Amino acid sequence: MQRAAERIANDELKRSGLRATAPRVAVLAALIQQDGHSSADDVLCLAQERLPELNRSTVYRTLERLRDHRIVSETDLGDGVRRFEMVAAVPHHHLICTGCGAMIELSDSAVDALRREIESEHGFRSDIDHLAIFGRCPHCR
Amino acid sequence: MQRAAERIANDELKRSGLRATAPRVAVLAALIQQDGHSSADDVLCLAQERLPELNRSTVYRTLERLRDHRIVSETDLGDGVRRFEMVAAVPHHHLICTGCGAMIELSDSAVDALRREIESEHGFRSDIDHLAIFGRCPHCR
DNA sequence: CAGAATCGTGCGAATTTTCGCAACTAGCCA
DNA sequence: TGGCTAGTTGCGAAAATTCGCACGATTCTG
Repeated sequence: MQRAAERIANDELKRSGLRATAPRVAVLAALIQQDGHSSADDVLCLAQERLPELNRSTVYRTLERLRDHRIVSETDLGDGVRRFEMVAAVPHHHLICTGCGAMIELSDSAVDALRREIESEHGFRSDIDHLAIFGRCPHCR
Repeated sequence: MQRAAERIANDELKRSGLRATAPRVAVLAALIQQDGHSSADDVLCLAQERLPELNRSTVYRTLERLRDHRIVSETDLGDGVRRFEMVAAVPHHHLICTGCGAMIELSDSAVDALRREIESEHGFRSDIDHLAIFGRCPHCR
């Protein structure tokens, strides 16, 4: 399983023109294996099983790099910890209720209208991969 | 000038049903005076001129509280520091270019369509006061 | 292939943000 | 009044994140 994740990670890095160094493969493979909203610490722990000398700073730097290349998305879900995950084939977003904490999945189509409007209005190509929108769900109004 | 800011801060707090304690007034007044994207540290420094014993934790807690009550908005502009400011009468948003760092102002009308779609689709009332959208400006494509 | 320039990393320190706790306050109710 | 309760704060420590630096690796150039 780790092997498969590492191979995918390797391919993904090269496809984006990044050097597939051991730390990067380990970080991205961990992210693939965890397959959810991982914290930097989650990533560090898992990746260190493969690469014990891996440093925390490197994890942060790598995640930042991967984010810039849009391989992973970064989201603040409102607990004071940032979360990272692979950019999904079909992007999705979250509505987070500040009352009860419920998390509702939001499809990308609604967001896509905004994306297009920004493009035609400002010529700006926006990278909205994984939005976290806070507010109130129907029950907590 | 501080006096005016303090009075406004006081009113704003009471209007939202929050206790208008000295630390809160100082924090909010500082935010009003700085009138831009202030970091927590900016706020602390200015507020301490009036209330020297004010603690850093209190600033963070107060900003969080004010955010929850939608008196201030919190935005991550991409330098690793969060920024806070009063929620404007007319909300606005920013397009931030990851190439050159340019910041383009985005009116709320585009975002409002998304807000309405989310409301009708999910019955979710979203608090999108001050979005920071990253991407590429026309020059940096 | 040598040398130069760039990139990536570990390390440790600095900075930013959160947390737990004990003391203090304000409001409430008997 | 007097005490109960919830809310707020300062303090210090912990946790999360960023930064500067020096070293080694990779790429580039001629």
